Amino acid sequence: MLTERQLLILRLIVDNYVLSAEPVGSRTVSKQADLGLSAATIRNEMADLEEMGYLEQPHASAGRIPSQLGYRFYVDHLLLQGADLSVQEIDRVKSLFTERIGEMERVAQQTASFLSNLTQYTAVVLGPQVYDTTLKSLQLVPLNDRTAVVLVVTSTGQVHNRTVAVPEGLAIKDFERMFKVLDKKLSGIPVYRMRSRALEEITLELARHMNDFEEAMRVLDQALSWMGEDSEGKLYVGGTTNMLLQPEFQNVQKAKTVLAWLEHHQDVMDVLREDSSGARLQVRIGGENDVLTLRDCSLVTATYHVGGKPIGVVGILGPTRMDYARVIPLLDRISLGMTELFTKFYTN
Amino acid sequence: MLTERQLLILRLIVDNYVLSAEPVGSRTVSKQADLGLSAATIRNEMADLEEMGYLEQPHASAGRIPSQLGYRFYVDHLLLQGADLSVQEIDRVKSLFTERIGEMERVAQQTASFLSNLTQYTAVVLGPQVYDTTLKSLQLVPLNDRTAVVLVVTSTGQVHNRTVAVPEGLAIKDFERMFKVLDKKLSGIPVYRMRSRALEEITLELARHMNDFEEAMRVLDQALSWMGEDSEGKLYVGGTTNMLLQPEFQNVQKAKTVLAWLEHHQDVMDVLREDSSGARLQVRIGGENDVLTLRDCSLVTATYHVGGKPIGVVGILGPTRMDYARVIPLLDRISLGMTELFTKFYTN
DNA sequence: GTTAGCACTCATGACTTTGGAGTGCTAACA
DNA sequence: TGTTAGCACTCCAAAGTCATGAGTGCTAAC
Repeated sequence: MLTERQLLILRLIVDNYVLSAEPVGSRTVSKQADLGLSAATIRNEMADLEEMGYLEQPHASAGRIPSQLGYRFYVDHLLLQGADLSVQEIDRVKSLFTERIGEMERVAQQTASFLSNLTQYTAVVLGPQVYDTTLKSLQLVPLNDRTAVVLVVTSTGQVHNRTVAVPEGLAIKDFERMFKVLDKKLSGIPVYRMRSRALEEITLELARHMNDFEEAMRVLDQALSWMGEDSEGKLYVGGTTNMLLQPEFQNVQKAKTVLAWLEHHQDVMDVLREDSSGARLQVRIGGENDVLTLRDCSLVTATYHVGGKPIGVVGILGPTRMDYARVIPLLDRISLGMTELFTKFYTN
Repeated sequence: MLTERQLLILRLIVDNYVLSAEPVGSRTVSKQADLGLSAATIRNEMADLEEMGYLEQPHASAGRIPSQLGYRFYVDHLLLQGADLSVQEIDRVKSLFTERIGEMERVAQQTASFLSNLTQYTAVVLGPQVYDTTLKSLQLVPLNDRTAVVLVVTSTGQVHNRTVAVPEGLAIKDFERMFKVLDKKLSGIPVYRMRSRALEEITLELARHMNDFEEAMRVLDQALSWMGEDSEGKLYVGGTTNMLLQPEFQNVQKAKTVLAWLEHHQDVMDVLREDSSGARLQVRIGGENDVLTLRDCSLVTATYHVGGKPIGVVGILGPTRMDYARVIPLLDRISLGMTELFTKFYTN
């Protein structure tokens, strides 16, 4: 168990190191601590804290830096009391969500930009992914004799579209009729069942009315093939290059690893969806990340919800030496704002 | 005027430097040149080439590297003869475009990825932007009592959507009716006139039939406010981090400048649209770029067309020491492929 | 329990040395 | 007149040396 004094010292060291990125020496702590203690005393305490695993030394004659365990302790026990944003920041967060609703895409992208600007870290937003989505509208809009756009609108307002070429020898009129029928028949069914149901319906209803039935099936199938692709949600990244601001990423090789990882959206989304604890807010520090690439990073994420179900994630990626005291309450508020916005939006 | 021998030497130096990123010495050239010349002779020629401005020396006792003028000469005069891709590469390019057409978005994104993979540089694709686009379909799909999706389909198959909240005290049914009327009235008009025409029509036709007319106008205007935004085309970037592979960007500060620039899509698009020469293929070497950020970069771009009009740009961004001999024919073929694809697509 | 004092450690930056790659010039050669 | 061998010279880069200072751990005194 740590004494009150040790808690204070640990907190000071983390705070200082987060700010300066330089190992913190006993003198520095001694000067800042309110309790009038000499550097020597602090040194003793620091040695103890190191022994307990909360601190480490880059080399023998340097100051101390927080270990992974140290950050963990800081986040779990030293942050609770009264960490929150400034009034000004709270206002900015609020104004982010009071603007008119546009495309959902835009909200996610704007949030990512906002977060990265405010924090100087990299922000990731996993776009809203709604499971019990149903079909609102399925249409074919012909462009000319050979091509047409297939439109799918879901109950959550997401729009998917795909351009298809109508095969030779198949009248686009027939095709259009087919979609009209499908639209009526399928309206209201869950999106994930759409593809199979569509094929069923066609087989039942339309087979005899159309020649070139096989071809039509193929095109329809292709038009709906996006299902399960980005219906899983999309990723929005903001401030990628902020990573390069951090002194720990001044080494190009190191920076490249992380930046390249961020380019692989699928991998990033997988990580964001990982949910070890089930908590709304998650902090993954350094090696706590499963992905090797993130060994030197910390990832703070918060889920946002609709009707109690998590539908997306918003997160901040930065060096292990991250300003948790700012990032955590920020993400907390942002995710609440997103929850509010999307709830207003998706539920009637 | 350059002698045959000088041409050969210049070419060799560029080729070598492009490959190795190290200043090329006289010995290296002497060994590679077919003409059995000693290093001393080469040295004389190199001194002449330097005097003429085609080469420069990083410092007194180093080899030579091509100057900006040197690259320019190389691109303009030494590249013409028979530079082309390998059969294998040509096949890969072809297969890129023979796949089924999906969303246009996907084509652009895939092309960017493909190019960056193949070249190890950064690829940019300015998505198809069609000027004489007309309106195919304008619809309102209600999601519930308060929200709805506005859908716009253009003659080129682009789909724009925007979710709007229907203001209190306004029946969504009325709104729906309004869009039905608009769809009929506006179908076929150029997209850029849509917004104003829509407002006109409403004023004429619907004003008396609806209460809360003002409110409806406001929402409609907001729903169509994307016009002129991404109707200008979108930017797709591939292989951003490839920039970090280049030895000239091992300095994080330098790398950050370029990477951050790439994050500002609007700026990038502006540069891509700049068209000094009017040629289909453009090579901008180092300082030839107007943007200061690109002082140490070269940008090779090619436009793709539909019906003779340029509708988009595909480009490669890399260090000045770029493998022009590969990049130029590659972009040439790619842009032809895009032209073909989109022509097949947009014209009947 | 706290602190002053001191010897010790080690990264960092300035300076020097050394090796080697590459040049320019000169003189000899075809 | 063009080409080449030879040589002195330049200058970067890597390795080595050294002084500095920040910070520590330990001990002994308060």
